[in-house]
Amino acid sequence: MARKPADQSVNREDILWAAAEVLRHNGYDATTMKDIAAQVNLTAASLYHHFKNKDFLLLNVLELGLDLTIAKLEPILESDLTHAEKLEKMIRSHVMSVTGNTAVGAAMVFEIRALLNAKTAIKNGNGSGEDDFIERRNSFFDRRDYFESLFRNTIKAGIAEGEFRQVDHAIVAKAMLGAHNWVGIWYKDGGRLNGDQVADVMVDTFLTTLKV
Amino acid sequence: MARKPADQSVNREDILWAAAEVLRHNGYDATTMKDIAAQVNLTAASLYHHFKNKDFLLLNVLELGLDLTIAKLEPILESDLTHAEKLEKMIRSHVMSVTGNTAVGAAMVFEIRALLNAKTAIKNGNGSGEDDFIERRNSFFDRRDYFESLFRNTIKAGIAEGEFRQVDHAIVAKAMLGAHNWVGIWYKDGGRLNGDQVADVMVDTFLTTLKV
DNA sequence: TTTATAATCTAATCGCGATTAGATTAATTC
DNA sequence: GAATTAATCTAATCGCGATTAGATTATAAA
Repeated sequence: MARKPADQSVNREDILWAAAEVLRHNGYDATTMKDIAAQVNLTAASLYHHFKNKDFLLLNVLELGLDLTIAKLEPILESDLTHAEKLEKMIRSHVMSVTGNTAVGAAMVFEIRALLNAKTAIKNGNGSGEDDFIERRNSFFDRRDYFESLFRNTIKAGIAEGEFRQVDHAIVAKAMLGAHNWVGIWYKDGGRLNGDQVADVMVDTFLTTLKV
Repeated sequence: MARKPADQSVNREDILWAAAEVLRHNGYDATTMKDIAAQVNLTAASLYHHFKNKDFLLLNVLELGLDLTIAKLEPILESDLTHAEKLEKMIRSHVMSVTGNTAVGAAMVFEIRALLNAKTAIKNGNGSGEDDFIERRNSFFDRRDYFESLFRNTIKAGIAEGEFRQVDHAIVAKAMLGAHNWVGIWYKDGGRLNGDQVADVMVDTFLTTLKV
C-alpha cells in the first residue's frame, strides 16, 4: 500500500549531482532552488519533497562528494604498498576526483563557508535527531579532517620508515591538498593536459620533494 | 568652493578593507551592503556615494588585493638574485600576503567566480569609459594572469639556467599558487605556526622539488 | 479496483536586500 | 558669512528567492 520511487521520477542522488553542477558555476548563494530544479526538470517547490531546505541540500551534496573521494582512498591505504607508492596512488586518485568530476570537487572546496554560515544552523536549537543540522554538519567537518589525515598520516608514516625526508607533515599535507583543490579551479576538459597528465605532474612534484 | 575629503570621513580605501574582511567571512552573495557599511559605521545607501554598485565594489576590492600582491613581487624580480633565490623570496612574499592579510587574500581566491557572474556585466552594453565594468574586469583577469606568469616564468628561467630540474613549469606554478592560496583558508593567527614559519615550509617544499 | 502515499505541480506568502530619491549636514574656499 | 559640493542619512521602491499550502497525478500493494 505504498509507492516506491518510480522509474521516470528523479531520485535524490540525481538532484545532488545536478546541484553540484550548478553550485560549481554559481556558488551557493547565487544558486537558486529554481536553478537546481531546472537541471532535473522539476519546479523549485518539488525539491522540498526531497530535501528539507536549501541548507540541507548543500550539506547532502558535500557529504556525497566527500564520501566518494574518501571511498577511493581507503582501499589504497589498506594495501601493502610502500608509503611512497600509497601516496602516489592517493594523489592520483584525488586529482582524478577533481578533474573527472569538477562539480563535486569544486563544490567541496568552495561551499564550506556557505555551510558554516548556514542560516539553518542558527535557528536549530532543537536536537531533532536525524534532522539536526548542526550535528550533521559537525560530522561532515570531522570527516573532512579524517580525509586530510589520510594524507597527513601517510606522509608521517613515510618519514618514520625513512622513505621520506623530515618535513612538517601537517603543512606539507595541506600544501598538497591546496594544490589539488586548486586544480578544480583551473582545469578544463580539452586543455593542454588531461586529468591523468595533471596527476602525473602533482605526483612528480610532491614525491620529489618528499623523497629522501 | 568645494569640499575635499574630510578627515573624519571614511575614504574609499577604508571601505575596501572593510569589505574585504566581510567578504572573507561571508562570501560575496551572502554579504549585504549593510554588512559592509556597518564595518565602517555607515549606512548601506552611503556606500553608493563611493561605489557605483555592489559589483563595482567587489571589483575594487579584488583590484586592490591584486595590486598589493604584485607590488611586493616586482622588486624581487628586478633584483639580480639567482632564480632560486628569487623564487624563494616570491613564495615568502606571497604566503605572507595571505597570512598577514587574510581578508584580501581570501577574497582574491574566492570571489573570482562572483566577479565572473556579476549581473552588472550582463547589462553593460555601453562602453561608458571609466565605468565600463567588462573592460575593468577583463583587465583584472589579465593582471591576474600576469601575476601567475611571474611565478611561471621564474621557474621557466630557472630551468633554462640549469638551476632547476626539468618540470612542467606551468603546472608546477599552479600547484604552488594553489598551495599558497589554500593557506588563506586554514591559517589562523595564533596557531602552531606563524606566517613566517608557514612560508618556510612552502619554500622548502617547492624549492626542494625544483632543485636539480 | 481500491487505497495509501510518493512525487509533482501551481499559486501564494513573506521578507530581505540592492538600489534610488530626496533631504541634510559638514567642510572648503572666496 | 556665502556659495559650493562632498559625505551621509532616512525613507521608499522593487523584484526576487526561499519556503509553504493545497491540489493533483501516478503507481504499488492489497
